[in-house]
Amino acid sequence: MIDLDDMDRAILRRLVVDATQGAGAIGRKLGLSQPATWRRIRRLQDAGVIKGRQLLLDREKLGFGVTVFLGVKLATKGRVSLEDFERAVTAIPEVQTVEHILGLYDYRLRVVARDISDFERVLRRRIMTLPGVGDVEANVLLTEERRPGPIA
Amino acid sequence: MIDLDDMDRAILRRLVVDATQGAGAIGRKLGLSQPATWRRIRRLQDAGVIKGRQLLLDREKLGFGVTVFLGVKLATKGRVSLEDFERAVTAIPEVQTVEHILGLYDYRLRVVARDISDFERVLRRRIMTLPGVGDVEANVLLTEERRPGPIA
DNA sequence: CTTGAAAAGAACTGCCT
DNA sequence: AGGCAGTTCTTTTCAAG
Repeated sequence: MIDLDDMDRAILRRLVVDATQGAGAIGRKLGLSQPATWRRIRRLQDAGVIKGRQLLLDREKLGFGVTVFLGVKLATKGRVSLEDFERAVTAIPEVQTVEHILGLYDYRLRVVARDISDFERVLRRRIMTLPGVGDVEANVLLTEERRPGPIA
Repeated sequence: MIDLDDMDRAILRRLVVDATQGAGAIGRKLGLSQPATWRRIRRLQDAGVIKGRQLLLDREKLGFGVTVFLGVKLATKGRVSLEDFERAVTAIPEVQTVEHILGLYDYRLRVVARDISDFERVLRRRIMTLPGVGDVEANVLLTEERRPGPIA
């Protein structure tokens, strides 16, 4: 865990909203010179606080109008079966996120599909055939809002 | 829905993995000139296929070691109560994602906290006091893997 | 930390195939 | 559609205060 000052936090707050901005643009808004801002961003990257920059895609415009969250309970939960499940599930292209969780279900999967019948195909041929799958619960995504989250 | 050719898809596939790369770097790998690649990326942005670039933060290194998914069932589900709930929940800084879903629960929230006792504070003072909240289910995140997802 | 300057690269434009 | 050449802007690095 790295300690950041207020300026680092201000930079992160700006960058989280729009990672397109460079050091120059952010520095101007915060009253900091371009090189100083650049060095701080560089430091945050080297420290691993900034893990990378991700492209946000509009899946609907790509023809994937359906997003479903699946809660998956494993029938057998040894170390091997967790690894087997994870290896198999990450090989399914329609699976966008694999979350190992603690609670009623063991895994939470974010699955995208072209439409409901395409989703049924993925569910029956890909998900239900995964090694060790027990109960499965599905939630269809209606709307989603992402927020910056806390920096400090 | 926009129709893309194989070159557009190849560009997106590269960009989704690492949005840091510019048009020049991607074009070189695909045997396309910098202006041609740039024009394609520009087109994808204008078409809305590319919604933006998001900074990926390591929440643990920022001191937020606990991520919890909450399934929230509303007690009353009129149009007004959905809007009231959404307005109130998006004002909580610890809430990173608000997903309106169809299924056993009405909403899924991604909540980050410093530790479990900090999470309890957020749950008791922020979440449970939200307007219209009924049942709440919690899942603690253990590990997470994000995949590029399908482009075509 | 700052400024200034130089080098490299990326973004953007116009023209031509 | 793609490539080439050129301009402008930003990024990145350096030196120096």
